[in-house]
Amino acid sequence: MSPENPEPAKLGLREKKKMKTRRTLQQQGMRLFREYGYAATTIEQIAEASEISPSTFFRYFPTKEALVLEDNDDELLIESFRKQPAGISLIQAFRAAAKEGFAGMTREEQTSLAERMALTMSVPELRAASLIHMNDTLLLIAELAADRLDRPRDDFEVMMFAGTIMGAMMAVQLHCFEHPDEDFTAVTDRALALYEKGVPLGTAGL
Amino acid sequence: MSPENPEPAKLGLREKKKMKTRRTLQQQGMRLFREYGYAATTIEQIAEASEISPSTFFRYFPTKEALVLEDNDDELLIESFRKQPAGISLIQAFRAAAKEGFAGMTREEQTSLAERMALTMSVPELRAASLIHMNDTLLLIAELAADRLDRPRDDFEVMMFAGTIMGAMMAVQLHCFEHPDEDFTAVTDRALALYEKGVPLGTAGL
DNA sequence: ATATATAATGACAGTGACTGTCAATTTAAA
DNA sequence: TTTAAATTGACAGTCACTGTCATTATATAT
Repeated sequence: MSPENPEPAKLGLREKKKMKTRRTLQQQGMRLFREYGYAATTIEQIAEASEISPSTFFRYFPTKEALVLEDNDDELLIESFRKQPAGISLIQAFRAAAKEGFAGMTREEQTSLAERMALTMSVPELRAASLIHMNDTLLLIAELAADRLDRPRDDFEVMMFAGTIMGAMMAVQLHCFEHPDEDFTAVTDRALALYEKGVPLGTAGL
Repeated sequence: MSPENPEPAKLGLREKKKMKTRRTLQQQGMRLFREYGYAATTIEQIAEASEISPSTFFRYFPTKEALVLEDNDDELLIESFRKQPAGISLIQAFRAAAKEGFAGMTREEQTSLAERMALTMSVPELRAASLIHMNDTLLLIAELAADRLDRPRDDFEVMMFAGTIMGAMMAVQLHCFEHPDEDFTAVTDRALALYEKGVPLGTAGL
């Protein structure tokens, strides 16, 4: 490839402008969505507000949805998960990784995430794209878990474990959507704590 | 509403024609998808093959996706679930309901379901719509479970239970997609049996 | 500093799903 | 047979998204 930047800030003028345009598009997009609604806002309007041509929009984001959904949470999660000690169980490791992932975000990132998540839950188009992403994340978790346990990638129990986690995340999102006052990270941890105790299946009166 | 038909077959000419058109659209659609691919097949072509106008298509199906995804599995599941005796646990009841639901299908329906599911898994557009439906089903399961346990509709543990089930179903679908030789109903039961034993969380080396 | 390669952009012309309206036709009910 | 209602098709329009091409901006080599 190219000589990777060994240090962070070492970008040419080109890269810098591109990053600026990206941010502008996302900010203007979110502003317009807030103001006029997601469906009512056209890509032409976002492009105009960002002072680029409509065609250029698609060189930055493959779809209108990506403007809202793009994030690098997965990478953070992977990193955190891999760092977890071997002594603890899968769920414990996953719970800890999630906690660390959230903790590593700035206040601003957390606010943005919350707003984008709320929008995602209320726009079917976005919810669909988000769920596809969760589907992919399921496979990712299965991979991480299999590696950790030294089991094959398509181990059935491992797949079910990953499914359990993603199902929990779906339920957490729905819960948070219905209870906007509760903190997403807290609810997530609460859910994972529940699973850590092995609860919501045959025990506890269920 | 209107005087509900107390017996099955009691449809006017109108209803009969509509049902026939629906079936024709689905059959011709699936045939064209099989032959030319989902994306490559336009609604105009489906309409022409079904001998109706393109505008009429949307009076039968709200979207192109609905042509593939429409089913009444949920109703069957609800019915079966409600009939389960009170003595067994949630999972046991759910597992039994799922089993009965599958058993109640004709061979033809099972074949059709399998084909539509395979198509769904391989077309992002369809997968997205299918996942949205699963999201809704999660809420439905939560409702059923809450009723059964006499708990509030938004009980946190109940939501997590429902999430667990739907996560398992996601994992089952992915597994079946990667192992086309295995039977979907069998894999589903295998997964639920696993949960019935309370496995894939803290126990069994996970 | 100048020339040259490369990357980014904008203008343009499409495609196809989906929406809305309206008049014509078909079926059901009186 | 008349009347009301449902179904349909034709049509025009919107918008996300794709592909192509010439133009412009940036980076690199001389």
